[in-house]
Amino acid sequence: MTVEKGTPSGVQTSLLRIQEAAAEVGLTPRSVRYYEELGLLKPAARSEGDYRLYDETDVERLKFIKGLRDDAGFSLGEIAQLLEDEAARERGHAAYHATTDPAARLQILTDRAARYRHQIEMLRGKIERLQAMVDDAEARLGRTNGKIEALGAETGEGPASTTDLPDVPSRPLEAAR
Amino acid sequence: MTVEKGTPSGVQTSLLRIQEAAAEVGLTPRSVRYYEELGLLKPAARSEGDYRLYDETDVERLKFIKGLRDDAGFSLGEIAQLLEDEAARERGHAAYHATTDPAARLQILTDRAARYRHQIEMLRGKIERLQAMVDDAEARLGRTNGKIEALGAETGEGPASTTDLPDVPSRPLEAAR
DNA sequence: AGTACACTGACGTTGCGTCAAGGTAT
DNA sequence: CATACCTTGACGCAACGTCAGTGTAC
Repeated sequence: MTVEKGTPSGVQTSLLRIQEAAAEVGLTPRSVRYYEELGLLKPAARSEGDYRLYDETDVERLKFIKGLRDDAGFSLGEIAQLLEDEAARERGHAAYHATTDPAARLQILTDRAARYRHQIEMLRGKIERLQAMVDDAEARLGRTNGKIEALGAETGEGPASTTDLPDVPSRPLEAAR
Repeated sequence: MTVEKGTPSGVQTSLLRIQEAAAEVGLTPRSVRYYEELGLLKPAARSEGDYRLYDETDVERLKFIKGLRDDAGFSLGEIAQLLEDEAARERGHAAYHATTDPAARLQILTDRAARYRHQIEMLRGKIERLQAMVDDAEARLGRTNGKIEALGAETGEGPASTTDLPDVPSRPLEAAR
């Protein structure tokens, strides 16, 4: 849902101070400042007295961040990566239509592709970490089953199944590269 | 589900080392050691080489802790309180049946009541904190609505509802003491 | 005798909470 | 001029992750 920035149409964008914006999303002002510190968002404006002022798109962005954090369980560092990619994608989108020079367009497209690869890397990284945990557990299970069998062979005979789980499945199919 | 300790019946309680026990619950060894550091659980035994050895009741306890942490959102400190209370309750239960002295039984019962009050305090504390956040939000909403109305009175007339939410409800009924 | 796992410190990191000392809006 | 909010540091804390150096089990 590509968050568009700016208020091109004459919508009355009432600006919120930090506590109001934070409360609307279910965060604290401290968290919102921290997100800014990490580069996750910048307020749409600052008041004369340097108060942070947030518009509706900022609030949407905060909701998006909270969703990634709470629902998807991403770390703020990972969210920063995703948002950078998103921002770059939007800038690229605008730049693409601002020119008709094929070389410039190609450059934009290759950058875009690079970002896609980057996102894929991130996601695959997560998958790998999870898979590593699975592998770990399977390895322990295998060794444990080995011990159980050894113990069973010692103490008597009887082909009781060691667990109610299916045997350790074959390795996941080689991932396409 | 009162977790009973010990293995009175001759069940073959296979002891698990820390990584095995942790994996079974979906935790890391580091977390399990940290929980021990905080006094949340002690392994059923130590091996000759001082390896921590966990039995089935330990694993249940770890699952219980993880549930309180992930599902209920309690802090580890709060969980420690609840587990202490639980442990005391079990000891009290045993002690109660170990005697028929009415004075001793009364003591046990009053202790139990004290712990119940303690738990109620904890839960009410949580409720209060949450209610305080709600109140805060309502206060901000009220002030904001005030500004909106003031702004509306200035710039023209039209009784447009300020929000789609019902008016700030009356204070929650006085809590029974 | 190698390898995988365990132990005890100890320091590092994340995601904030909280306080201090001051400025601002009404 | 009071008070409720804002600002920028700065320190603190919870819940671990991650070494280092060493011992243990098979």
